[in-house]
Amino acid sequence: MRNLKYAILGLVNREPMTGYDIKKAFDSRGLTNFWHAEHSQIYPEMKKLVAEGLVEYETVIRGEKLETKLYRITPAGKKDFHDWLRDDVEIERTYKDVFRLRTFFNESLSQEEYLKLLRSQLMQHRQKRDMLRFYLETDFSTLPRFKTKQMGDYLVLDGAVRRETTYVEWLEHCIDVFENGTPGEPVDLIE
Amino acid sequence: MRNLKYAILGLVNREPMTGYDIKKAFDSRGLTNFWHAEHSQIYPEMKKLVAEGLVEYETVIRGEKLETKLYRITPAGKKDFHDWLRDDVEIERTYKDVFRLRTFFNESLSQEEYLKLLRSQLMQHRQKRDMLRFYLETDFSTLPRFKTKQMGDYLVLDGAVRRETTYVEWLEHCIDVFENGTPGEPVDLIE
DNA sequence: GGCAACTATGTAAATATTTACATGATTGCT
DNA sequence: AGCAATCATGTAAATATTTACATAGTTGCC
Repeated sequence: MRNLKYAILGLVNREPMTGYDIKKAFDSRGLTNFWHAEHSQIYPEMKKLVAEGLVEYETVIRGEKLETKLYRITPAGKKDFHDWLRDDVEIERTYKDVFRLRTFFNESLSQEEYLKLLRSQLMQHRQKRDMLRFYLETDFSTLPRFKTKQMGDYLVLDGAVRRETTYVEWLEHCIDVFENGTPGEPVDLIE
Repeated sequence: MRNLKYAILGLVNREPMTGYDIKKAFDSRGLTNFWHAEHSQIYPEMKKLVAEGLVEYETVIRGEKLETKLYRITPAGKKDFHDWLRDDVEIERTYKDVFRLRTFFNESLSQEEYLKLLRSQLMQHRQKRDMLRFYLETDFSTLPRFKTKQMGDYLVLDGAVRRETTYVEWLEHCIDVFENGTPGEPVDLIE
């Protein structure tokens, strides 16, 4: 799949970066919502990309003697990245989610135990949703222009807000079902 | 993490199953939306679970001589699974999504090229949403009872419908932005 | 009886990801 | 000057996942 490869190429295509910068990008507000990698995966991948001729680097000294590698995409890298980006692909059959897996098996818990989990998840997802909304409102009070990286940042952040909002609504629905039964549908609350 | 372990334990906890049955469960309408594994991952994991004393099996002959292994959860397996299920956990920081990654980098495509990708994704996600909605309506016209596996099936299917519905809305928003700019926000359409 | 689709189980190899081990420089603060 | 937080880069080992290789029986249909 080489998704990490293209995530990195895309970043380095935006501007020259060190491995550390790439790691920070994967930890950042925007990107971390839909992609992530540890530095132990990044540094070996950088070596691979250099070997493949898709990026090159110059060693830059920071301060007195700290050597850092500033990676830059090559024309071959640009082409490879662009081909990947333009490729029309099938949607993913599975978006893995451990909490949904737990929910699938909730029958093995008492209602109270499962409600406790639901409420904890709800609290966390609400917090995340609010945080993402705040980012969206502060950073993108006006719509960014096309052909800028801000446009990509905006669209995925907007998507993250929608995703979290819906996750919260789903959790609220689960809690509602377990607390009250669904409106209009009388539910047998006794086992 | 051992998520596969617990996914399998959860399934075998519902009822005794063969490795093939487990594979089919991971391919099924409900589960495949939020978890999946290939048989090459399942069979070795079954061996491991047997070695750990969490499941046991009896060999069942199907037809004349086809040997199948029917796995059954042990009391130790039930305990391990139940402990995992009850555990309160942090929400995932990243829900990986390759199309969102592409969107993050859309600046490197022309508007037409990216719109083509958006429309293709939209078509596929609409189709999936409609399919999931159909399953939900046909299988769960009335709310299932608590403490049944149907309740888990219902909740995750409902969650999948919500997730796809929101994905469709997000794609429509992206298309809207690229075709018309956001309502009320005049957008510079010339690069 | 032949054939296709499906049932059934495994291993091997490659790739992807996480967690732990390991080291050292820089910056800003007190 | 000392300290903490951050910058910076790497490897090792374990775990997770995908793709390919490999084999064989069963069921239903024509």
